[in-house]
Amino acid sequence: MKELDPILHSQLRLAVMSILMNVDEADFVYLKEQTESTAGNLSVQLDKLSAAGYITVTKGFVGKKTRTACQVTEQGRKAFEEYVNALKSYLNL
Amino acid sequence: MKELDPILHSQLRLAVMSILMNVDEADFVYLKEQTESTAGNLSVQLDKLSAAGYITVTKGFVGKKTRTACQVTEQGRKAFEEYVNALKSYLNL
DNA sequence: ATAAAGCGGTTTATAATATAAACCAAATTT
DNA sequence: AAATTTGGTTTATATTATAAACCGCTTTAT
Repeated sequence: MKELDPILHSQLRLAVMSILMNVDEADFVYLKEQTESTAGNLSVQLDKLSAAGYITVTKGFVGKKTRTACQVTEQGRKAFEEYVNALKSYLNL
Repeated sequence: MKELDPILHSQLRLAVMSILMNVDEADFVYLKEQTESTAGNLSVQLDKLSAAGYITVTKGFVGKKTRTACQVTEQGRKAFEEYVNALKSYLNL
């Protein structure tokens, strides 16, 4: 049985990646809304994805307000696809 | 975003369920081989699946040796299918 | 017959993970 | 200018996964 990448095998991290796979970039507030997570949890999980090299996190400003934008990296994209493949063998899809 | 049933969202428990979905029944030793898990871990995870009502665990004998057989329940089957559906929304399958 | 090794597990301790609660600085509203 | 909101981070706690230690029984070797 294939291993399931533990970085992706987490509900919130998977949800974030799932969004980022379809959307070019998304900011903290948007991800929080879509995933219905708490800010703290999201912050931690974004760090992990970032530390794994699966996403980049860019802090900037919109007017006077901070804005944290996230994008999936090529490495993240690949990892996501491999995760999907591994899962398929469990789910018989 | 749909919730992912935490009982199934665990590599080893998912692997076990995946096997049981295709096989009518499987015993402890077989599951241990197929999943390449340690006996302790498998024992704990079978208990959780059983406590959740997703599998039944039947202890018997083959000759003088004990044999622990597992089968997926109707409830387990349903939960597995719902889990697959929920996951699909994350993976865009 | 007895000690040692193996089989089929369970229980318990530990490490890792996920999650929420508490907190913080800057901006906005009252 | 005090209170509230926004956009987060840090830290503490609960949950989970995992492995290590153990247990009773059986088989094998001495």
